[in-house]
Amino acid sequence: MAVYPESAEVPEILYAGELEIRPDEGLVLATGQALTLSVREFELLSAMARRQGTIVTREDLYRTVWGGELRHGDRSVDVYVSKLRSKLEAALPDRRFIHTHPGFGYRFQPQPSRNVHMDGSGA
Amino acid sequence: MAVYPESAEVPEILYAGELEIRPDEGLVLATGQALTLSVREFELLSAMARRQGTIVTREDLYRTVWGGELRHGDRSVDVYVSKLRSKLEAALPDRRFIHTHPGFGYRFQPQPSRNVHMDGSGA
DNA sequence: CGCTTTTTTCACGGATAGATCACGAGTTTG
DNA sequence: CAAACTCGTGATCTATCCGTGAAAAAAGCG
Repeated sequence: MAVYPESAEVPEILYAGELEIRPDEGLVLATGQALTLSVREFELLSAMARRQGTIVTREDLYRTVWGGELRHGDRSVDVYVSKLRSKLEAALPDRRFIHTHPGFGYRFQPQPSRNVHMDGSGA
Repeated sequence: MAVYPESAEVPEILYAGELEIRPDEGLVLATGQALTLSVREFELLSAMARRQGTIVTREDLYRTVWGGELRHGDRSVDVYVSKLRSKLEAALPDRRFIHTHPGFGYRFQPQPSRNVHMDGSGA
């Protein structure tokens, strides 16, 4: 199948929590199960995952995923972040990936949003 | 290994105790964990951290973060120092960063928790 | 101490920024 | 050709930010 040029590119695979992203393949696995993402959703996820742990501005994301400059008032990034969150949460309810930093941008990082702490009150 | 072109600035990173501040990115890490600060909070923290160990006046901080002159009776700096302290303490309860010097201003410096001040109260 | 000055914190309202929904046009698929 | 899907926009709703005024607390001082 895939034959890599002399520069010997290794297939890129990104990991984040129980997520596995294969940018070359267009595939995302959540705990081994494949997610169905649209092209935009996938590109956005890949772009964020490549910069895990850092804050990325909307302008930056738009340039990377859409190409060209983000026009003032364009909400595309926000909307696709929302769609992405929705699908990620459906797949992995107990984990948050995309964090908003108001005034700065978004940060992608798997975080145990609120791990069920064991209180003694349980029946 | 990132190599920066001549024209590019080396990313500024400030350290203070278990705090890591990345002014260019808008990111603050406390023991590796990201804090969520507002723009003002972040700018104020950066401004103080750049002058670690020195006393900085309110006028000075206002000029740097807000721009323009601090008007008589304006308590913005105090209020944002308070907000900042609150978030820092939530993240790092055992460490004090912002110290008040009444009549002079504020000093930013990480101080060990085992701050057993030697007063003469002993028997 | 008791009083004055300085600092800290809270609560509020207007402003800004972000999240989400619904829709229409365009595409893809079968 | 029809059904299903994608994409981006506009509109609405929600969350967060920011600076102010005032009360509470702390510090300074005689």
